[in-house]
Order: sequence, then structure tokens, then C-alpha cells
Amino acid sequence: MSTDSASSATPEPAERPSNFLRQIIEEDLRTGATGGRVVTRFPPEPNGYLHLGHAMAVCLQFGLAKDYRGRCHLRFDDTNPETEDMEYVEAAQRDIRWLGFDWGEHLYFASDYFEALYDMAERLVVDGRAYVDSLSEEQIREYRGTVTEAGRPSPFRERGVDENLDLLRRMRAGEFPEGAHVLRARIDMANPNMLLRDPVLYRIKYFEHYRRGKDWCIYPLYDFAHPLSDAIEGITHSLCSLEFDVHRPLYDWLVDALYEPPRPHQYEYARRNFEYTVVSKRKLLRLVKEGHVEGWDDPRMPTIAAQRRRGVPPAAIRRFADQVGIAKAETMIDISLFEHLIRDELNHEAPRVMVVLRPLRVVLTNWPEDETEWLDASYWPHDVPKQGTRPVPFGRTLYIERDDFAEVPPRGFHRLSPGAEVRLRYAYVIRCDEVVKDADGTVVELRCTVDLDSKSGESAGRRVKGTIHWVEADHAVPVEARLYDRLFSIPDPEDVPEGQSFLDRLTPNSREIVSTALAEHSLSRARAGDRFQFERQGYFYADPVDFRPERPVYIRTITLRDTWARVSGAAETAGTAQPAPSKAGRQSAVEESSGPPIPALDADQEVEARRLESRWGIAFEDAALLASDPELGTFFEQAAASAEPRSVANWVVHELQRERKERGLSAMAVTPASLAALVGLVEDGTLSSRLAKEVFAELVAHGGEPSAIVERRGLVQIEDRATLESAVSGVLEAFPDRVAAYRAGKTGLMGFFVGQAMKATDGKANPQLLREVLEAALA
RNA sequence: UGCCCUAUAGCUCAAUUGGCAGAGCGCCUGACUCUGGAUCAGGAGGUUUCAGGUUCGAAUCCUGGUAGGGCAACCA
Repeated sequence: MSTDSASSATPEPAERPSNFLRQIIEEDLRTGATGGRVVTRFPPEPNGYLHLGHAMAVCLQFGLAKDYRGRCHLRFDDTNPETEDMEYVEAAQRDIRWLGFDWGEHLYFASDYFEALYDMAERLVVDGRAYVDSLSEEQIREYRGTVTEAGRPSPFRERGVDENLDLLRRMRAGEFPEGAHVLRARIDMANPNMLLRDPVLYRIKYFEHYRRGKDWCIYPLYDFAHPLSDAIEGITHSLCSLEFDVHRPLYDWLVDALYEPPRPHQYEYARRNFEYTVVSKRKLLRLVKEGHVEGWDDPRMPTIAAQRRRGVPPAAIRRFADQVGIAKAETMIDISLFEHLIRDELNHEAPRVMVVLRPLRVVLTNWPEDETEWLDASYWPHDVPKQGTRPVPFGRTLYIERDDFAEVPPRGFHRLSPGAEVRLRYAYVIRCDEVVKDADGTVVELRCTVDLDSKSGESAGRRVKGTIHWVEADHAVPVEARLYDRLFSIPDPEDVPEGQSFLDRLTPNSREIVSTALAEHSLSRARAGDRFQFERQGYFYADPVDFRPERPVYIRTITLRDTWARVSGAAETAGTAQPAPSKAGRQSAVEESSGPPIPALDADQEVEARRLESRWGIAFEDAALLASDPELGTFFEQAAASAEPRSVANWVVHELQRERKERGLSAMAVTPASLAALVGLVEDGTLSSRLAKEVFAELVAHGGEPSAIVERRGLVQIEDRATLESAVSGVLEAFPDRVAAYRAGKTGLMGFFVGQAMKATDGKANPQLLREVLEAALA
């Protein structure tokens, strides 16, 4: 019953939804840009435990490699000896394996590349691309400037190659104290991207490295080591989180300086945040160090080790990663999705058993004193396609859950109360006749009668509202149950007022240890690592650490969905989800969108815009944009001289501008004359605007004469009604149900039909005419 | 200040590149005659942030607002 393997009860879809990274990879594979290979890497720094956020990255990197028949390297990015440790290396490997991924032979350490990296540093020096700076740390910071002002070059920036090389070698040899010198790239001290203002590549640090010992006293920085490690390993797609996008120019600069194509490329995706948790190393460390949790594997922690200890199946995490997906926008992930997936996995993995957490004695007055009936109880509900039963003893004295009895039942209470009936799961219906209390008035026992004709499965007509779980007294097994709640009480624990911290948002009593629990007899055979559903309560995991045969310990992995708790408002768990605060400010944004959509112009531009407007008869809006952007303005005027100006303005403002964003005007092969010719072809009806866009794309990429492109690719639009009619009837025949839906009023399908007919004519149909024909055919 | 990203169902996100606005969660109803909670089926829920524009056709492209987020180390 132990299910710590990577196997999943439910099959994981082989086809995952596409995303921008998949598109990049597929494009690279198609064009052969990476030599037909996909090599990714997961590069943790061994200075902390992996958490759910890392798990998402692991699933992404390994998953992508697997889907595209490539491979994924596990590389420890261990270039900072002060914080790193072998303990974390081992923990990370254990966690990744547990998640179900395998790096095969490809286990690497950046620290194994120190020699190679150093050689490359020397090469940069020799090439004049790097220099040794002798400014202090403070001075370097000062010289770097600020976000608003350019930096100034260090006085050491122009040192000669020989001197630089000599200094670098002596740094390496340990001749200087820490901070005396650093190696910096020579890039651009005025760059608006501060990372390009001569970034530091190597620093002196007399610190013993956990793997390399005292071999080195200079250590490379991430910005140097990471791209080059990627290059050394032949990584093709180096995926990292969005915050590194500012580093990409540096990544490219370094790899270009030292490697020939095909070379690795960095792509960034957005990090995913999770509700009700924190994930930063510093904060997790505080939770552990200050004793808010019991350790790195406390089930309330977001670490992978904690999820394992908690009893979460690895497949739930993999499915979570798939469903959460990947995007460029930072997102807050709804943790209830994760909880749902955990339940969904466990539903097929965890046999049902009965355990009473807080027992209340029940004596069945009409059941013989010494008689025990052994009932056959199924381990699985009808919908789980698994067989198996266990014998459950039934006798005169039982225990039920204290919460399942109410002396004064609230409205809608379906369970036991004085005079009321309830079904005992797998057994009989009982009625409560008498409530026994102690001197304090606490209920200590219920005296009930059994309806002997109501046995489960044999009582066709007998229906009562509630069914509760129970345990027979003589065979009950005492167990300990550890109930965990969400660690934090609000979705975003970092969102606290000034003066407070995430620690002020801890859920009070998020761990409850119940030592009074009684389990059904069959649990006497349970072993550490087993999973069960304690019926009506949740999924539990026999704690692999503290479980002993003489003292069984069960950790609650997750509660069941509980509508009653929500309805009654008596939820004992504090973590019941509240609606997240709605996005602020929506309303105020709606209020006022003032003024016409025209770029802000200075006086000269205003004059120019007026001139363009009257000279060419174009809309002032367009004129304003062209006036504020001389490059586009010039292009427009040259083209407008030989074509209809308003159309030209449209093309320049909409299409040309868009393309320019991607590559810059100088890199585009389109000329004012060719654009003018293209506009002419649209004006005279040769091209539909759709076809014209195709031609335009080719003009941008390769240049040429529009009419020649049209001829070569046969792009003339179809204006012949009969041809369109036959295309339309083909489409309508292919989709009879949509035709019916359209005729039934789903007019939104018109777009679908147009699209299909367009496809059928290679996009060459005249759209207006096509629409007319379609409308006639569908009427 | 600069650079980058985002805004779609109550919530978290998709939408095959301009052609039917969807999924999961949550919610409601029903079924399962043995889980109030498992499971299954069905349902409700939309002016795709706003204003313009391009287009036969815009969630998607262009312009301009508005709101929100990320990043700017001798850490990684």
C-alpha cells in the first residue's frame, strides 16, 4: 500500500497544452537552430531545500526535455562557497527522484568547471574584454552610477592586457587579500541596464568550498559562471525565471564572446507564487530556526521534503505543475487546485477505513453482551475500480465521533441526537435513547438501540439522513493523529501592514495532535508509509518517521471537501478559503479615460502633424503619430507620393510599426516604393487585405516587387461567385451540426464558417463576397 | 527613473497566432437506495480593464488612458 513511487493512479496526459516555450522549442527543432537537440537543465544552488516553486521548475525542465526527446541536466550552481553544503546536494537529488525525474549520467557541478571558467576569464582579458579593477567594493558601487545617472569608468579600466593578466594570475595565486581586486567585464558604463556597467566576474574569497576545499581563492559570479556552464554542457534552452531577463544581454555577451553557434539561449518564464505560503529561503529558514514549525519536513512547510512527509503523492505535484502551466505573467496560484489534485490522486490510492478521532462511548442496549458480529466492509467506494474488503467487528460497545452527536441539534443536523436515528457505516441504524453525563454535565455515554432489520446492504426500504463512522470498543487500536492546517491564515502572508511581518499571519494552532484516536481493528496490520482515507475525515499517511507498531502515528495529508463545515460556520479548521481580495482599482480605472488617443506632442510636432494632415488628407490621429516618429513619418511621405495616402498611413501606422518593434526598420527589406506598390494592388482589387498582409510579410523579410510576389505565389484573390459558392457548400457539408447550430440562432459561428472557407481557398477568397455567399447559403 | 510583464467567469488561468470565448477550483441542482465530505451527471456565471482605430471579422494587431506586478548586489 505504500505509494512513494513515481507511478500515478491516473494517467498523465501525454499532450500538454502548448505555451510560449514549447513554441520556441518546436520552432528551433523545425529550423534546426539547435542542431535538432533539446537539452535543458535544472540548476539549483545547494544552499537550501527545494520547495514547491522548484518543483514547478523541475517538472518544466525535465518535462520539456522528455517531451521533445532531449535530456535535462541536473547541475548544482555552487559558485558561492559561503552558503553551500553537501547536505543540500543530497536532499535535492532525493527530492527530484521522488518527484519522478531522472537525470541519468548528467549530474554536474559548476564547481567542476572552475578550471575551464578560469581559462575563459584569461581569454577575455587577452581579448581586451575584461580587466582587473582595484577599486573597493564601495567605490565600485559609487562609480556604477544609479538608475537615473550613468556610471563613470573606473580609473583602472584602461589597464594594459599584460598588467591585467598578471594581476588576475596573482589573484588566483592568493597574493591579494579579499576585496583588493576584482575581474570585471568591459562593456558599457553608461548602459541603462546597470548589469552591463562592467559587471564583476570574479572576486577574491578565502573560503573553503564544500567540494573543492582550498583549491580556489577566487570564485566566479553567477553572471559569469551560469551562461558558460550552459555552454560547456551544450545546453540548448536555458530556462529561468523572469527576474533574470535583465541578465540576458550579459548572458549573450559572454557566450558570444567565447562560443560559436549553436550556442545556448536563455528564455524567461514567470515565477509562480502559491497562496497561503512563503517560499523565500530566508523566510523558510526563520520558520525553522525560530521553531514555528518542527523542521524542514514539517508537513506545513512548502518544501518537497515536507510534501513527501505529509503524504502527498508525487503525481499530484506533477499534475499540479502541468495544470498551473507556464506563462510570462507572474501568477498567484490557487492552492485549492493543489488540494483537489491531492484528493484526486489519493482517491484511487487510499483504501477506506474508519477511525474515531475524539471518541464518545455508545452502548447498544439491545445487543447481546458477548456477541461480536464480523461485517465485511469494502476498502473502496463503488467508483474506484478496485476490489478488496476487510472484516470489521461489531459489538455492544462502540465509539463514535463526539462531533457526530449533538444534544441540541442545530438546524439541518443529520447525525445523532436524542431520539434521532443515524446509520452506522457498513452496519445498522441506531436510535439514541438516553444521554449519560458525568458530574460536570459532560456527555460520557449514549445508550442506543439497534434496528436489527436495517443491516447495510440488506435493508432496501430503510433510509436515514445521516451515516457516521464508528469503531467497536474491544478490538479498537489506539493511534495518534496529527492534524495540520495551513501555516498561514491569509492567501498572501507577505501582504502585511507596515511594522508587521509574515510571522504575524501564522495560523494559530495550525498543528493539532490528537492522541485519543481509536482505529478499526484492521489497522493493527498497518505499516509506516501506508495511506488511508479515514472515512468522512480525510486522507492520512502512516508517518514514515514516527510511526511505531506499538504507537501508530498518522499524519493528515488533506481533509475531505467539507460542505457541512462551511454551511454550519462551525469550521474547526481556520484555513477555510475566503475569497481573495478583488483586484483593487478596477472601478476607478473605468471612470475616466480622458482625451483623444493621440500621442503627446510638443509644439514642433504639433505643427508637423497639422502639415501632414492637410498635405495628405490623413486622419489627425495618424498624422500625430507619424509626426512624433520621424522614421515612420519619412517612410510614409515617400510611399504616399505614389499611392493612396490614407491607406499608406494605415499600413505604416499599423503593420510597419508592429514589424519594426521586432527587428528595427533598418533590418527590414521593405521600401517605401514597394509598400506603395502593395497598397496599389489592394486599391485595384487584386489583393484582399488578408492576402496583402501575406505579401507584406514577405516584403519585410526578403523585399522584392509586390506584383512579382503575387504572381509567383498565386495570391490573386478569388472574386468569382461560383467558385466561392462551391467552396462554401463544401464547408457546410463538412460541418452539418454547426450549420444546424447556426440556424438555431448561434450566429457567432459565422466567423467559424468564414475561417473554414478561407482555409479552403488558401485565404484567397474575397472576404466581403464570401460573407455574402455564406449568408445566402445559411439563410 | 529606466527596462520588462500583465489585465478574460466569484477565484486561478487557457484560447492552435485574426475565425465557435473555454478549463480547473468554488457555487447550485440532481443521481448514486452505504461517506453531509467520495464519485458521477447537469446548471448558473462574460460589455475579454477603458476610449478610439485597422479589418469582412479583434480577447488577439495599432494608438492613447487606467490599474497592478517584476527587476535593477563582489547572492543565485
